[in-house]
Amino acid sequence: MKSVQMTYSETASRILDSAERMARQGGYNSFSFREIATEIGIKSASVHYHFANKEVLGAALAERYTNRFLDGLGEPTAEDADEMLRRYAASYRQALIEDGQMCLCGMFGAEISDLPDPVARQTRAFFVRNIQWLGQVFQIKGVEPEDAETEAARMIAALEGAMILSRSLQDDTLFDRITAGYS
Amino acid sequence: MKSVQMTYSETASRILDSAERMARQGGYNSFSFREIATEIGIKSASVHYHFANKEVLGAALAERYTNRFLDGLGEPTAEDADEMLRRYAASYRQALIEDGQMCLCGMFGAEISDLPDPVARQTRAFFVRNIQWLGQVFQIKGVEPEDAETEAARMIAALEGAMILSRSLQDDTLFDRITAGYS
DNA sequence: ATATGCCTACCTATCGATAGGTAAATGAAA
DNA sequence: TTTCATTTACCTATCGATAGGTAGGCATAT
Repeated sequence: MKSVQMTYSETASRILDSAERMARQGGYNSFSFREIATEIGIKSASVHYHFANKEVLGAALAERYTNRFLDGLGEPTAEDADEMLRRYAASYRQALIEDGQMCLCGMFGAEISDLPDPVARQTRAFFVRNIQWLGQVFQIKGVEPEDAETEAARMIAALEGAMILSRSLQDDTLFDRITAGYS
Repeated sequence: MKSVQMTYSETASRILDSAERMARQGGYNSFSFREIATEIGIKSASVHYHFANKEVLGAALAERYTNRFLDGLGEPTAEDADEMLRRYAASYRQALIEDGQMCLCGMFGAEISDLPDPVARQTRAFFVRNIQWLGQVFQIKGVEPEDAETEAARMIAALEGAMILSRSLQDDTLFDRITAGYS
């Protein structure tokens, strides 16, 4: 595939880890240079050394998240489409239930009209690439090519929505019940 | 029904209108006393006269939104369940496409773990009451009582998720395609 | 005369961001 | 192999802007 994989220094990675955790709880406005710096034991000015400003950090966050997410999925293989769908749903389930966090791009997507353009673009890229990935799987399953991406978007919407409801109502079993059709 | 309908003065209503519009674009951190005040032509200190602090304002926002949303639906009637489902989906569609805004409680729900408790409680109330309302409709449709609320949650999740994807990808038709099964 | 609804004037805390500097590592040239 | 230049990765100190919030004054309407 394409996607030149960006590599980050140890410190840059820890900045991203910290920011991602905060962003996946409260969105774009919930991570700050100061709080990240305090958490990883450096000064906020040093965070700016690694990421010039907040929109650069935010975009890097979304980009790394997207790459990691798709890498975790692997390429859609030509057989066992149902198993790929199950694995796709399971990756959302793990984020919510095991990691206790929301989907970063679900958060960013909700507030996208208030985000700096570079962050919004990377957020869109997450959904575009996920729809393409899932669309291929649905085609393998036999869905008509012109319907495959709609079906893909429908499944992603269901998973993102299930995360929000399950999280809001503090009921992990709700996610499983809502998404039962995909498992 | 219950729910003593809170009434607000002219100014308080305009404060809520302004805050709601901002919150439905960027979430809880995207509305501020200063910006609301500027927009409606008073001083920020005067906003505090109507709403003592931000969590009170945020909770009032979610409460008014929930009441207005459910009032708009009316009571689930004993017949024409399919029409009620269509109207339910249409109210999300209108918010997104005609008003150009997200669901307030969808936004709050995404960031719920970072919200002050009173706001989180009202946000949960939105989902609880909506699940109950839709659950009744699904029972009318013939869904088993023990499955009705799961089915309800599944539909709400689909609608909330469809809003996020459609908004993120700036494609209004995507919402309609994703939710085609409900129209 | 008392309550309402707004004001001026301020506070503290925090935001993202910048200027200017330092110590240590690295790499090339003499 | 020592010298010099540059880069890396941080620091202190501070900036202007904005956040939520408060005390107290001043009209207007009852």
